Amino acid sequence: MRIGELAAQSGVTAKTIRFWEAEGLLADPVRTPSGYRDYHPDVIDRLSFIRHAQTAGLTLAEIRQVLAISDTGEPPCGHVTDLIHQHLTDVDERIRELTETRSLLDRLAQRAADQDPADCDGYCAILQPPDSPQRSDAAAIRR
Amino acid sequence: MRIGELAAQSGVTAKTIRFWEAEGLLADPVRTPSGYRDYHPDVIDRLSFIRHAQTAGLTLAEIRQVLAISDTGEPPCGHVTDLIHQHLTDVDERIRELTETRSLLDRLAQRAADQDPADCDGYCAILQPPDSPQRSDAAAIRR
DNA sequence: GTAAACCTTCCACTTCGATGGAAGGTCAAG
DNA sequence: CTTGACCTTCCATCGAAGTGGAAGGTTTAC
Repeated sequence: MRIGELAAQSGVTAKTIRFWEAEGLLADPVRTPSGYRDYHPDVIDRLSFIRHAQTAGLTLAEIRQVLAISDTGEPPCGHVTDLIHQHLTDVDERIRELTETRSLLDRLAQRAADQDPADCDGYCAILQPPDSPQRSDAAAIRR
Repeated sequence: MRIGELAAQSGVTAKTIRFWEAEGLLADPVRTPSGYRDYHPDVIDRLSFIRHAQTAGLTLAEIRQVLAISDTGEPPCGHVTDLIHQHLTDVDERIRELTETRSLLDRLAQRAADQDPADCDGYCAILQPPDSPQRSDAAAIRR
């Protein structure tokens, strides 16, 4: 399978596949006699994994880490478990933040919906919610 | 309140505050006679809102949109509602993706945990899960 | 046997969201 | 009245994750 087909099958552009290869997320593939990359269909799963991990908020560097350790196939996989648990924690944290912001947006929408035009005194009441969110987390957002 | 204190209070660096101002997310603040920015404490809430919206996956451009419309204080706020609903949909989508990836990571962790060393035949079994995830979504991940 | 489609490498550029640092002005303490 | 912390603007740079395009080789289809 050449890169164009892999791209078509996976939904990841050929450019990006080469980029990920250069970044060490994909092993150098076999080449055809003429130098074309020749992929095993399993690579599709790997690309899919990378995309999934990305939507989890992992950087390519982190994903490379997971993949690299996983690729060694070292027996007890202790490292892997640690790493994955770390990333699980990260993802949970991101879901928590997202959910919080979702409810914030929801409250904004609510306020916008049942707002009497008269309530808009100069400043639309949307910005400073009466139940001003606690700010204790402000410094924690480092991403 | 000068920019340094605002930075300390909000957990957003002074550099970033100036940057956000330049990007149109914050109004030009009042200046002291000597030209120093002089902030009302309410700005802390605005900074906090921006951070929250960022973790929701909104770009600064989108956040600027929401804030700008909200700032006009236009009576029916129809635009605002539309926009916020759009962003709510986005956030829901992101939460969905994250949850999916969370469960993927979870399965990986599980597999790593109850894996017999012997099962690691060359390739750590972590990468190609037997229940290969359906790939129908591969093209949909555009972010 | 030639045109189109596809592949190669390499290098530059893009966008987003900041950060760093220079050069200089201001303010409060000792 | 000087030292140090803090502020100003402006401009360059960064890192992440690609994307574009040139220059050239290969394969396929007619």
